[in-house]
Amino acid sequence: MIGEKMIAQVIVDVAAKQTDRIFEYNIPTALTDVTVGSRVVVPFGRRKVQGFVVGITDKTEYKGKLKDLLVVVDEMPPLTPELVELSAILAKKIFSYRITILQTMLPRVMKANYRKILTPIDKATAQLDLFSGEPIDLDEVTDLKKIVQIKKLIKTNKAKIEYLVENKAKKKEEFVYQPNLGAHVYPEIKTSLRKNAINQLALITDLIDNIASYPKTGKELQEQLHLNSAILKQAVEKGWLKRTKKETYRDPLAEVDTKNVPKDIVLNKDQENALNEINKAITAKKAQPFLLEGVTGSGKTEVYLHAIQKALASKRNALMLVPEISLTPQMVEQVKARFGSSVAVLHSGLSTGERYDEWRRIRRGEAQVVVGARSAVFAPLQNIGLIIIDEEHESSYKQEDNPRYHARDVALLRSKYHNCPVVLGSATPSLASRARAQKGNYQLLRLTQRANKKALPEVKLVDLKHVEFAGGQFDLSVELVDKIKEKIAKKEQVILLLNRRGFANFMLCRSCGYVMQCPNCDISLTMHKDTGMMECHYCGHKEPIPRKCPKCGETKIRFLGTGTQKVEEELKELIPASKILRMDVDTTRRKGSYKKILDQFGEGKADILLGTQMIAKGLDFPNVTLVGVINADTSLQVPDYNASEKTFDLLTQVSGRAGRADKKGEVMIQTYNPEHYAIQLAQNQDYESFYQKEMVVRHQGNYPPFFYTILISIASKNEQAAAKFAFVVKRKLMEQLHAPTIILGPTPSSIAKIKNQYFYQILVKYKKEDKLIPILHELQDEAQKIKKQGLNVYIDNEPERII
DNA sequence: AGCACGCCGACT
DNA sequence: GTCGGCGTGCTC
Repeated sequence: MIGEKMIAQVIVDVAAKQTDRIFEYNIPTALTDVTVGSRVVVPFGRRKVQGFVVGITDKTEYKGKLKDLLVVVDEMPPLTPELVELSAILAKKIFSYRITILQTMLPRVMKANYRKILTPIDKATAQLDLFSGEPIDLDEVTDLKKIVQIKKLIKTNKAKIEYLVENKAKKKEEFVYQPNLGAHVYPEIKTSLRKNAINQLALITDLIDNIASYPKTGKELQEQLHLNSAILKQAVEKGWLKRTKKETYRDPLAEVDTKNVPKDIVLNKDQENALNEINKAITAKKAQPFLLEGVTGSGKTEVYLHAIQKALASKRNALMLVPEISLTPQMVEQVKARFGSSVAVLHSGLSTGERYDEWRRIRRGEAQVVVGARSAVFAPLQNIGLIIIDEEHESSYKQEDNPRYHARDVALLRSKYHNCPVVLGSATPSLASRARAQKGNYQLLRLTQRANKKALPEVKLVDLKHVEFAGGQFDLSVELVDKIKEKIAKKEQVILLLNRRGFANFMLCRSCGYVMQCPNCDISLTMHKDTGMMECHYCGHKEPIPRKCPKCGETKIRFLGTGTQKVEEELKELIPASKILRMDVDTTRRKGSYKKILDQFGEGKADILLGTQMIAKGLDFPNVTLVGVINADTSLQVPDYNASEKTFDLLTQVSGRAGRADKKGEVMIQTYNPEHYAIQLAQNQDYESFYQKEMVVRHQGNYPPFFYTILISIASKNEQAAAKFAFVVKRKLMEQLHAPTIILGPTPSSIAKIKNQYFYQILVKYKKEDKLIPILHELQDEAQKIKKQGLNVYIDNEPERII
């Protein structure tokens, strides 16, 4: 190829329908390291933008004159050819721009910063007060007079705009020192030193005695020899030491304690069988999806860890996804204890710097095992031999905003590329996955016994329609309160679930019936007693708690709909001696507070852990013998087709928190719907019956997994405009799609207004519809045009939530 | 998405 | 006459 003109195909960093395609550039001969996956800077119109090379070619269809690539940003291309290819496949599937997907594959710091700088052309201009010696950042100029002046300068050709592309990513570097002279020279230096040069003496002595331990970092030298940086600087100047820069990594696992984790656990028969099947697929390099269905406590994690071991033993790497919420130190410790420094962790708790460093370790092949939340599915791991998705039913694997990808789908695509198995694990698999296992698309593996041989906890339903309440409120039954007291007396611990934060759900005036609403959203304001505010959980609007009705002025106002804060207060009154930890979004907002609360509970510093659904998953506290669900109905009342599934999952998962060690566990579920099948079957932890029953319901309702779904949302501040355009879209769909396809809506979404925008939705349910994808891409085209009129269109392929 | 070009109404 | 409002079209 030498001597031939090479051309780079680039996806530019301009997220728009019109620019969502390849632009071609000449590769100047000076740039030798341009390959597929390179991050580059290119001229684009008048500007410079970042872009990614997705192809290299030697011929072009382009009629104009190609421009040259300007810069290759990184020494190593950040994207692998696999990820470049994956971005193209995904873009078509999820109605997202390719550049948006490429950017989500990379750490946030790799997104470019753009600046416009005004620079004077002649000396006289440079002397103007405006510049005061410095170039001007045009994005920061707000003074109108200055803007006028600047425009004039540009027009008269006295100043010009320079477009800059900045790289935010900063590598952490430290200084490394090594001997600069032969070993025999240092004793000579030692004798020539003045007696009071204690620090220099210490350094030279160390160089004589421990020369083999060099090179040392500045930090090490300073700590070991109690030196300061001035001494090191001198030593370099005198030629004793040579100083170089070395890149280091910020290590998020530095504090993780790995001592107390058991390393070798004997698998039971079920686990052994499952592992064998997975291992076979690893060895055979087969892109086989497995559904690992196992009751809570059946030891799925052990199977994962053994399978990872197998992958590593076969000289291949492993990727393990867990829901953000269960990416607890407990979990990380387990993995780290097995695989040590070959583990990299990616999750939202890391600082951007830590995240970047972990990511680079993976990219360079320095990590063999990656554990992370949703976005870790894009980890630049090569030679993957195994992908694990724990708690595969979790809806957090679906990203709720653009790009709306599902980590499970991405994992399946990657497994095909790498020819490796995917293990989807859950106690309550998603109906979609379970159905695929039924059809034989996935291989079903079952763990039927709890690893510790303990019986599942006994679950009791408390029918709130016929029950005596404690303490004059209508939240806690006497039965539940008595049980809590009994456990506390035995020095055992209790977990209480209430899937609603705040103090009270809404404020009602008994005099005029007024309910206090959010001015921006179509939803009632939640009362937060601790902050003294009425808060909107959708847009964050806050206002003080009223003392009288804002409408009629009467003081007969009531706060209804119990949240975690209120239950906390009631419990303190009913069981004054109890110590309660509350865990919800409000108490875990600060970094590290999540871990802090769990640590306190684990150390037995509290009797009751009261929280929203974030306490339902994955927690493992041996002393917890009672789990109470204060209201099982909250998640049933959601108007989503999968409300039953979510309820069943939540109840089953939270029940699994009870009795994880030697002590027997008990669960009490309070509900107004004790006859509902999701609740009944959760009582028996009977996933199989739930699956059968729910499949019938879904079949009757023409819902997934029998139909594919696409949700089109149209939002605008102008309600009529949103509704009108929604009907236009519907008409278009009706004209072009054929009979078995079902088009529902448009209807206002169940919360019709969020952040001052009205939402109208159309749900398309289809089995086979070739035209749909092109039609939706057309719609996306149109969406961009009408965006200026304040109309937003969102397309969600396989939505998890239909609000 | 930006940015420029161009066309039209409203001002020094 | 010029300024600046926004609609339209292009970026290798």
